[in-house]
Amino acid sequence: MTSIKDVAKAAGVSTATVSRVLANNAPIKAETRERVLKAVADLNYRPNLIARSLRAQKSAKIGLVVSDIRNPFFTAIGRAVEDAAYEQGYSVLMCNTDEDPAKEELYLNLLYDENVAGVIFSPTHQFNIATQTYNQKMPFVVIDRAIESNDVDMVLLDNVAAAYELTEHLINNGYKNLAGLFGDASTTGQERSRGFHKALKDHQLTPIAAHFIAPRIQQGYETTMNLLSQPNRPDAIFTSNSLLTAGAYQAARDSRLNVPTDVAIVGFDETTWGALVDPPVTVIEQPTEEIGRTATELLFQRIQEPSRSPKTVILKGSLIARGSSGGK
Amino acid sequence: MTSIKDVAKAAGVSTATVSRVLANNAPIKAETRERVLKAVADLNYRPNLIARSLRAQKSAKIGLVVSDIRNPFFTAIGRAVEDAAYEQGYSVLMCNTDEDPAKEELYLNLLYDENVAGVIFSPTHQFNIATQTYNQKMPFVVIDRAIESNDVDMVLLDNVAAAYELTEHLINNGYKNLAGLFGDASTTGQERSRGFHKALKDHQLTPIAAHFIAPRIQQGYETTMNLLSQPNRPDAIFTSNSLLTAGAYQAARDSRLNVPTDVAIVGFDETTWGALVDPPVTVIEQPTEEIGRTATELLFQRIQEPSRSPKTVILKGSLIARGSSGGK
DNA sequence: GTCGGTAGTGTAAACGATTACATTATTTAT
DNA sequence: ATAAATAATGTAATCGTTTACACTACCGAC
Repeated sequence: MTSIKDVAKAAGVSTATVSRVLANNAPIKAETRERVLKAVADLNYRPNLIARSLRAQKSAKIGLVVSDIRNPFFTAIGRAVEDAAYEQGYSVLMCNTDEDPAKEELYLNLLYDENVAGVIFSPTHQFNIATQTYNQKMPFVVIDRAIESNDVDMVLLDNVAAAYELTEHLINNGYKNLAGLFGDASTTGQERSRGFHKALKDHQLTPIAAHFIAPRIQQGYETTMNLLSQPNRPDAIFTSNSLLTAGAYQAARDSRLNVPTDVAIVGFDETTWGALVDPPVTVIEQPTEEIGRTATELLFQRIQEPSRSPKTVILKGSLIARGSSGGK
Repeated sequence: MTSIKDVAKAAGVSTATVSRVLANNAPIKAETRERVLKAVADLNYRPNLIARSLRAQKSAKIGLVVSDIRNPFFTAIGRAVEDAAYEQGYSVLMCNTDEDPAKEELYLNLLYDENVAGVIFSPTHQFNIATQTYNQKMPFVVIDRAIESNDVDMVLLDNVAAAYELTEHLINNGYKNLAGLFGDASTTGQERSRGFHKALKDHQLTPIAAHFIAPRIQQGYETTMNLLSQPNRPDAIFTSNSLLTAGAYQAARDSRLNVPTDVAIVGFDETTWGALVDPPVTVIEQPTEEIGRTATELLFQRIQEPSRSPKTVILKGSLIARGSSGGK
């Protein structure tokens, strides 16, 4: 492998000079610079990132820790983060926790050991910032799920407001017997549940049911099947994430009920299939691109100025009203 | 930061001994081992992976380079690779090329510079193994898209056979005027096109149309809209990937044609929405889990034995016949 | 003309591990 | 009892960079 020594020799300078030319962080005579750059090009030299990282105690990598990359929401976030990082010359290490706190800790440690410049992550329910040893050592930005701490940057959705809007949309369209399905793995489910209940209360309605379940298609399907086979079945199903939405939608279909006249289905997150099914499904769309970008920008800000006071950015979801809640 | 020196001091041994205990690669007296492990635990020591990687010239990371993580096929692969790597104590660096050869090269270089143990990737159309400088230096396994080289490990689908089966399924169900939409960004599109044409020929049929287009929902939509508005419109649309399928499906809907009696829609890759739309869509399902696992295993084999003769594993897709091709 | 400042470069010490080589202690073989 | 082998550990070189410190050369100010 060609190292900085080879370049130095070829250019007739010291390794320090080569390093300075490449890092651009010191005055160098123009003529020397050219000689060095020529040697770099001739030898096709690329600096060893590992050595650089060891010496400089930092790297041009950031970590992204999410619960499941197969969830389209996180996929979109991942893509946005990667693009934003790429523009700054950073690359992204992506990790799945599976909502498992042990895996989460393992990956956070790993990222720390890898000398990442910072981490963007959506914590599991059990994550406790206080018990973590690295919390002071590694800049990070929390996304999607609030944690109880006011000295960490966060990028969140206004979940209560979004759920309120979605619920009110149902009510306005004539639905009165609502049931809610909420993911039990994160704070977002809880917040969305709050907005759901608040909207109902404000309209003098009581929910038929509200279940906290594992955020899986299968769970959404089974719970909805149960709900729809009861004598006092709901006329609208509110779901708090796209996997539950898919399950609920399938259940409505399999129950041979008409959507939206027999039962409405609404949920969170725009997906490939949301507009493709018939009727298309009403959702709150999260600004994934913006969430990813903002998180990345906040992270870079914190990396540059670690003492900056923490910011929480709250973004708004937007209601995409479609056929699945079109009224009776 | 606590380093190996601190541990050595605390345990009253040399750094070499600590390293040996941790790497488990030399005889150590049981009593010494315990002292060291106690010191490690007391100090909460974790080895610095960067330093280890620099010295040992290798790391416990593998790279995964795909064209777009938002494609559910690659997401599933990514997840499978990550799980398989995790079991071996490896972590995964995931990169998007966007089908851009420049980005592809950049990432391959980056991974090389990061000292990854190996790379799994789906090459862009333009990728030329011969021009790459690292081809000998870094083990890799190609997935999804064949390249013309017989000294590299590959995990592929039998695309011709799968496309043949899917096409024949259409023919058997009474469709005679088929049109094909194929992705133009990879060899898979070409291979699937071959199977498509072969099946038609074997049944004495000629295709209405066969288009190579960008593998995007939008392109699939537009092309299908065009096809369906022609006087001699096809009675079946064959698509070579799930994004095209989504576009075609939407177009059929918007053309106010009945699926499957007016027009059948079939494609590749099982998705969340495939079973959710009405009628559900007939697809060839790829064994993503198996592809990811196999690729990871091949990679580990090659890492351990770089001179092993290369293997190409060809997996079979399985036809999931559903309503969208149910006959006229 | 001397002094202080800065531009331009080199020397060598880090960074934190692994490991070749050297050394001593302990078995085992004869 | 002694040589040979092996176990157990230490010393120091090494991986490829960055960077603190030292040095020279030149410039402008007094």
